[in-house]
Amino acid sequence: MALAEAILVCLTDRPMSGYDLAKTFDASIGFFWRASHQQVYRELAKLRERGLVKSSEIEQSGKPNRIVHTITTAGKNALKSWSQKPSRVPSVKDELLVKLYALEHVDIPALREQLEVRLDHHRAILNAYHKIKERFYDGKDLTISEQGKHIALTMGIRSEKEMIKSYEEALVMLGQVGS
Amino acid sequence: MALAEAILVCLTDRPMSGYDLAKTFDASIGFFWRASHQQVYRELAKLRERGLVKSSEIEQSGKPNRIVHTITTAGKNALKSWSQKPSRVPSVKDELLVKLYALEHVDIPALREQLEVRLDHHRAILNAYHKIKERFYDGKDLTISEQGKHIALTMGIRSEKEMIKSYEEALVMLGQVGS
DNA sequence: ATGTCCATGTAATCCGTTACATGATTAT
DNA sequence: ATAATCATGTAACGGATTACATGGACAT
Repeated sequence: MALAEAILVCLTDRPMSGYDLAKTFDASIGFFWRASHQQVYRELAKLRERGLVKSSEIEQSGKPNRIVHTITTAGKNALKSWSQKPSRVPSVKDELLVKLYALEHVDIPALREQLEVRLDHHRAILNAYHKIKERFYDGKDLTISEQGKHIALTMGIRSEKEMIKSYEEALVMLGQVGS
Repeated sequence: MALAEAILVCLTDRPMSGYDLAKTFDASIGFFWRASHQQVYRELAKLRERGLVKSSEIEQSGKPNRIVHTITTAGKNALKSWSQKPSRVPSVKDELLVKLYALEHVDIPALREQLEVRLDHHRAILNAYHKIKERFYDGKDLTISEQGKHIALTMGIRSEKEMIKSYEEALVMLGQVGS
């Protein structure tokens, strides 16, 4: 289980509230590991029990109080030892590919439309990645931490580009089906 | 949830036992949707309750009896209407990318090794895909059903190739870190 | 008025993984 | 002998998703 570690990674950057973390899992680190706010809150409670983070409430006027979580030394050690364990291969689960695989039994116009939707999705992500790359990484002197993020981002860009080509090709091939 | 539908897709090809299905989810359709034998058995029980498959026991001597599942007309209709619903974007969860993202806090030699392991994994899959493509699809006249499988396989090949390049590039970039 | 953002969580259900369990046949 | 294959499942646990729940601030 790597949600715990992904949260710890975020907290190495700065102390954050559950809300901040939830937003982060919807962007930056969320490009590599998705999690909802419910998951984040539940996992934070467990991390606190295990002593890997400590939490303190900050008074706010006009807004609900923030509960801010900080990574502990034990938390940093946990991260290091997690990094030495083998990483699981992400398990493949893609309905669209199953539909293509089952071509004879599906509604082909509906499938084409789903492929277009998927294409738009990946184009939007690619665009977002490019902007982040230009803004934060291109032509800059990078710290080790930034170099890691840069490598991950570069891999993301490559994979998005390729998925776009791949869906475009699928649409072309679908156009030739039956002819 | 698409495990139910993935099972139905398999059963459009021919009636199968839970065991046969489990093996199928470890190969062919498993390239696009992974499932363990436990999941398959549990899901089959649900499909039977919903009337989407019917099951009949076949006597065998010397081996346990086979319980063979057949897709019903209701099952085929369920497949068609599923095919018209939007497909979810697979949710990204890759520990290796999280580790790269957290480069400053990880053990870099251990990470390099994990990248190598991942590379080998994708090379093996690419190899398997190529063999299936040559054996069943290249230079043949394909039915619609085969064309669908061919498109899915072509997408799989493209994505594996790209992942391989991507991990190779990551290793090169990792080699330059700190320098 | 309506909606979005900030900020926190609980509850129920479902899905996925790991482990347990059995037992004969066939190949090395 | 040992391991793999065929063939079926149950049980426990943990992770993920969906829905429910509250409530003020601020913008349109």
